[in-house]
Amino acid sequence: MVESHTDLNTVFGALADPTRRALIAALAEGPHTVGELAEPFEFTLAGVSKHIKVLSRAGLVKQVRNGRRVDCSLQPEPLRSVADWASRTESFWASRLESLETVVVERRRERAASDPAGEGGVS
Amino acid sequence: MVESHTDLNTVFGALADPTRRALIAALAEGPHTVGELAEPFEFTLAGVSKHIKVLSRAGLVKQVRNGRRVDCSLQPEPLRSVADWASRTESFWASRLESLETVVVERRRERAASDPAGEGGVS
DNA sequence: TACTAATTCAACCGAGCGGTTGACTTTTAG
DNA sequence: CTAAAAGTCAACCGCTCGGTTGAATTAGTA
Repeated sequence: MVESHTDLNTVFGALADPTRRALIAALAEGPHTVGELAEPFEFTLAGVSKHIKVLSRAGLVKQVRNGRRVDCSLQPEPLRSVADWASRTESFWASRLESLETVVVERRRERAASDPAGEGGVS
Repeated sequence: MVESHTDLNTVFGALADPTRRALIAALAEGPHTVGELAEPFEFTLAGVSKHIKVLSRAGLVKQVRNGRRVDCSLQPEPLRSVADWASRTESFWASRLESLETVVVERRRERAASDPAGEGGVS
């Protein structure tokens, strides 16, 4: 658990970028240096370095200097926080039917709304 | 599953904002109108409306017009995509020890790196 | 010692974001 | 019919983001 809300902001933010998710995916296979991580991309090294810094700040990556290079390794806890938040939210939603009635009423309201207009969805 | 990568971008992006996560939390209890959702915040209605639009675009919320108001309801699929991605990535990472050796070597490299310098973490 | 490799830093750029305001549309109420 | 309610839209503001370039730092190497 632990999930301070401030962290969730930066973790979700960090994961909102495809390059950064790709870096995470690469690191899921094991540690890599910044240079190794940068190779697959056409970005500059500095660019990738900045991405890694974002991941570090979000606690998703640990960077430890090793000679003139820096080894990066995945830190899985924030991933668990994200998965937890999402699935807790989803299962809370799923249990919103304290009574079966709830869902029936929701459905009815929905239909009542979209029927006269002729369709679902908002302008 | 289904998770088109493009979607993950917008979903993670949508969830990176605390106001938007709060809206999701509110909607997890059941449908609400835009006005109802806006009440708890000190933002303008237009501001909240924009947030909801972001959630809609990410597929997290369905808006259906009902008279002069708009009913918003949570759509749980993207939450599952997020939870799936995070936990799949994490468990792939957890299985990176094809051999026990792997982890031992990783640890050794880490220690070798941080020992002479005197600590872990990068400048 | 001087040179090169690996990485970060600082400054900069254009684009997008979060938020406000004010006009506008549509629906309900008097 | 007129007026108010509920939302959205468009324009705008300041700030952060993703990315580049070029200089600076740090560590191996000849």
